[in-house]
Amino acid sequence: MSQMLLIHDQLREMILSLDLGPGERLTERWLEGRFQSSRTPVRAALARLEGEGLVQRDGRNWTVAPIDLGEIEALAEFREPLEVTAVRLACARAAPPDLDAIEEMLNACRPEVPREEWHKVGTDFHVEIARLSGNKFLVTAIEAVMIRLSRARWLEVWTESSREQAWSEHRRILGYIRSGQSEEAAREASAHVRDTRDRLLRSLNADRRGLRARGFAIVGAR
Amino acid sequence: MSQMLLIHDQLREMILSLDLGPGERLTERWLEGRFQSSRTPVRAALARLEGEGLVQRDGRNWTVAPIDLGEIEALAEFREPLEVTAVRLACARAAPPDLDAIEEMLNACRPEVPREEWHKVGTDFHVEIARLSGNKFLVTAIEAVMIRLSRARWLEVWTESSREQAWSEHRRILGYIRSGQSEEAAREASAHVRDTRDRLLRSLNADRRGLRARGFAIVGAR
DNA sequence: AACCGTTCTTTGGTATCCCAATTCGGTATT
DNA sequence: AATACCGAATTGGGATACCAAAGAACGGTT
Repeated sequence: MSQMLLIHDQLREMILSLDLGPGERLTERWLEGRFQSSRTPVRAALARLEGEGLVQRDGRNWTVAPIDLGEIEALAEFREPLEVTAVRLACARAAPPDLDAIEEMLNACRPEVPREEWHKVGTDFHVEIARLSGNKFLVTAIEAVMIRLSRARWLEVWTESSREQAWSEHRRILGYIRSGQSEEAAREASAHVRDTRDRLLRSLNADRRGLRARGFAIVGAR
Repeated sequence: MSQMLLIHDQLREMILSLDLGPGERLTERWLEGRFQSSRTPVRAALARLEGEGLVQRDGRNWTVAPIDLGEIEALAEFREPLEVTAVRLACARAAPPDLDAIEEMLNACRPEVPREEWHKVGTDFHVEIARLSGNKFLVTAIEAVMIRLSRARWLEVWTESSREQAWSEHRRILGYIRSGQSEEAAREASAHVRDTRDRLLRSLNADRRGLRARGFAIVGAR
């Protein structure tokens, strides 16, 4: 695998795991030292991450993208029709074995499994549904959305009840797809997107002070 | 402006205007000569264009993305909910002066204006409506879709009647937004996306042989 | 002590160089 | 004549060198 992709993946992991704080300054030369490489692949990786919205230019400098509450609202607004469309198409095109695989994924999340696993499955569920739609643009767009939401979802305080609610929504969506009830599936997906938005914003607003104290740039209204 | 952006814009123009044929091979070293620069900004520009879907990797090589009929179908499927959402939000958020500006844009397209202008306005109409939605992700996504459709739209044979149909659909959408009839606007936007898809596919299929003869890679079913 | 200007450092942008891998020709062998 | 094999040339990936501009540090002036 090329260095560029290695650096891209590692740097993305560092950003998503908040190893690099939102708003933090990045210099190409620090990264070149950090990854024991030259600036060429570092630059290529930064260009990609910029496209994914995880890194941005601040004047001539690079910074880790801040967590933006306004962006989370906008993302939900953007995401809702995408999820609805994906779910509708999946109803028409998905085969039962595909649905079994996704259900298995959900079932693997028992209370004792680590948080990372829950986080990953919570992302993959939506991407895999999109994949069943058979439309690559839906897949790419939903992947992009989930990446942009990833840090907020990571910071979210998962109570037993919120966790339970998210998973039961996932299961309901899957159930409706399985029985081909596309309108019900669409309504449920739509509600799930809004619920998720509300949970994220509530949680981030509650912790805002503490997160700022950790040096994280949290911007946006409300 | 940085060289990278200059190269990016020029190369994009060359691709969209079919100056570089779909499927054509690109080498970094040819581009470096063509733009009198070094490979560094050429590479950055290629990376961007890859993200926009205008250039792709073919093994280790770069090629101009072929025109893919399957992709045009998938784009329409993806685009429809986006346009519908943009139009609905625009109904709620747009101010009359904004709508006047867009209408003026449409009016500027009289039969005698050059084809380039029609092409540009046909793109900008959708982007500007998206802008009125106030959601930057919708704007970006619709821009991306229009860029990917651009060459197909350029190759389309614009008959007087098809041109007239597209513009009257645009005007109807705008009219419904102006009067706040969001459901009618949404239905109209939805129909417009499907009409456009059908026109593009019909036209490309009819010319397929001729386009292939010009050395253009046209791929995809039907 | 505050402010301005100069200088020196740091940074990203660009050019160039090197390398490994792949491709394409040509040649020799069957 | 077909094919297998070897080498030269080309290509993209990476490393390094150089530059100009932005910024910080410092010193001198008021």
